[in-house]
Amino acid sequence: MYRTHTCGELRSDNKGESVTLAGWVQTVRKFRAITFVDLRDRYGITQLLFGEELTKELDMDPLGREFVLQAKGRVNERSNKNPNIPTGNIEIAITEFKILNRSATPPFTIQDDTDGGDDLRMKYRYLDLRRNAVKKNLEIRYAVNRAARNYLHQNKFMDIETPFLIKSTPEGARDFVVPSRMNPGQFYALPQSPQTFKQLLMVSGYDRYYQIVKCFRDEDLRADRQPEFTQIDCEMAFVEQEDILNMFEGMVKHIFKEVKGIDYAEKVERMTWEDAMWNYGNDKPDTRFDMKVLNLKKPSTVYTDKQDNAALINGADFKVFDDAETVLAIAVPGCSEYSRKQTDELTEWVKRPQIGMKGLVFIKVNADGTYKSSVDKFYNEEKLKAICDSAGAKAGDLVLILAGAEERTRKAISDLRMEMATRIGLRKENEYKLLWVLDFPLFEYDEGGNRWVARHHPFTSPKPSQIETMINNDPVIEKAKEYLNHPYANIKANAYDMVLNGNEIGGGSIRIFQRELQEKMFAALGMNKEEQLHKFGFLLGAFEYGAPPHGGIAFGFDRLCAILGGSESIRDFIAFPKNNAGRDVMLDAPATIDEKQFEELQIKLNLKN
RNA sequence: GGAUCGGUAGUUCAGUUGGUUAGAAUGCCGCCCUGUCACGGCGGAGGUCGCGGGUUCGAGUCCCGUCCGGUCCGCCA
Repeated sequence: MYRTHTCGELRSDNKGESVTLAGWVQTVRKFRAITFVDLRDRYGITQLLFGEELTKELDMDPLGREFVLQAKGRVNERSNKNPNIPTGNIEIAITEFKILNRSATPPFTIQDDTDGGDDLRMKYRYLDLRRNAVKKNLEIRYAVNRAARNYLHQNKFMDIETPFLIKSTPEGARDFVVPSRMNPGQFYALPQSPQTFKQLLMVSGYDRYYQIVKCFRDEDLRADRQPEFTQIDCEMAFVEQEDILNMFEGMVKHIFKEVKGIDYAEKVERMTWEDAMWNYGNDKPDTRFDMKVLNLKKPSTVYTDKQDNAALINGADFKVFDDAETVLAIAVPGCSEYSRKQTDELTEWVKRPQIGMKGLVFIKVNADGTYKSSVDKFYNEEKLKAICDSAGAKAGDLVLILAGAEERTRKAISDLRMEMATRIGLRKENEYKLLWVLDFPLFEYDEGGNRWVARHHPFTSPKPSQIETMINNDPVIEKAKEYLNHPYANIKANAYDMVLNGNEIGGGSIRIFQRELQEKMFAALGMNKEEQLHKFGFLLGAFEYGAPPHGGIAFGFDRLCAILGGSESIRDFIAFPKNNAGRDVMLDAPATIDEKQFEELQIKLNLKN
């Protein structure tokens, strides 16, 4: 038997017991006649005491960091207790020990605040995973996994595995492909999600399905995007949107309770996509704080149900606003004291290529009720007051205004809102605010490809009241620029996203379940009958045999774990992640394959450069 | 595909206007230490300044190219 206890469990109650521990050497503190060794395993750290005889033995053959040690001894109450660790009241007086394995000196320290850089940590990920900080993240991941499974199991969901080797259907993201040896010249694709399989399971009568499953997308990466990632993938039959929202709001609340001990009692707020864009410039707003956008001006083609406040800025002969498609403002609390240097710095911030604005207009609402702005030449105090009042600014606030093209400016004001909120501490780490965003547009127009694309995916159903609009209108657009006037631009989907603190953590829809409507959808996306049958014949066929109404949702598991763990990056919540270039630097993958493998696959490389 | 920041000791970093022998911390090695727990004290070793080219009397520092890494835009139904 290698051990009787773990390194995290012995307490004063165990005093006098004879125990054997095994683990890794965290630190050695050696004196002439005694030696302290901190022994570490997954469960904690226990101090070992080596007396004079054994210390002499260690002088002959010293222990190094990360040696694997087995040590037998008696549990003693310490004379000097360490209140910082759970086992700090005891130590093991060692009587015999054995080095089970030696270790080279690790390239970085195995500590919470390691001296290792990201690159090195990834190369030696097996050492990095020994660190408490990373271990905690994986424990959170497992806790979220357990909580989700328990909730779904209690609600009669059934975990059914779906295949990884499937067919490429190049809609949306780029597929990872796998060559087939037995079918030369043919390729499998790895699933971007189990979407069509879970719909087929609904047709088969497995009316509540879930899977915590790997998905694959061959697109460029970010701190929160990996080429292989995990989804909590769910689907239900005989449901409406309301049923899905309630069921999965319940799941996320259950996860909050189990993982964070948080009772999220209130009903999750709901907002239409249009309201989210209008009030926050973003379809995944962080609603932990207010700071809503004031729409001073917008083009007539978008948000046709909304009224802008153009009267507030018109007639001043200010070219920047007059020439802009869109003018948007936010009121930042408590920033009216910003210096020239600070407003200049903010202006530079919005002019960076990532934001891409030409400039920034500001109005300071001074504490004494006066106004000072960068556009005093064009707007008198009365007009400035009217703008600031409409933006909801109070004395001491700073109103920031951006002007430019609709889409870019809306994104920019959203970025600015988030940036300012971060700067003034409104994005509190331990506050969690959920939000449902509803009624997304069914289509988006791809100006480059001159065609409609599905905003969510091509299996999403339109709002029932708009099915007629879809059936009765031809998708073809004469002039690409006029797509906003096309009836399709205003069709809303039975789709929903769950947003947590400004992050999209899940999204789904009520699906199309009638063949006719699904064919119409494919056609709207520019797919002719032949293509439809080639790519999705199996699904259209299944819809012929009694497909029930159904819908579902998928949660980004890695991202949810990262947010609950208080991190922006999902990498430390994945045991073996890829770097920015999609490489596993530990394996040094991807890599070339043997000539023999190329021959078997009958594949020849044709590399450019 | 594009923008931007970085690459100097095993590691994390500093390095002024281009100027003597490139520094600190930590790790590593040696000696000392019986109550440490980020142990402490003394000493030591450790460098192709990512790589290639250029400017210069002289380059870690300036210029060009290239490779690697971080972040972002495009992309991610």
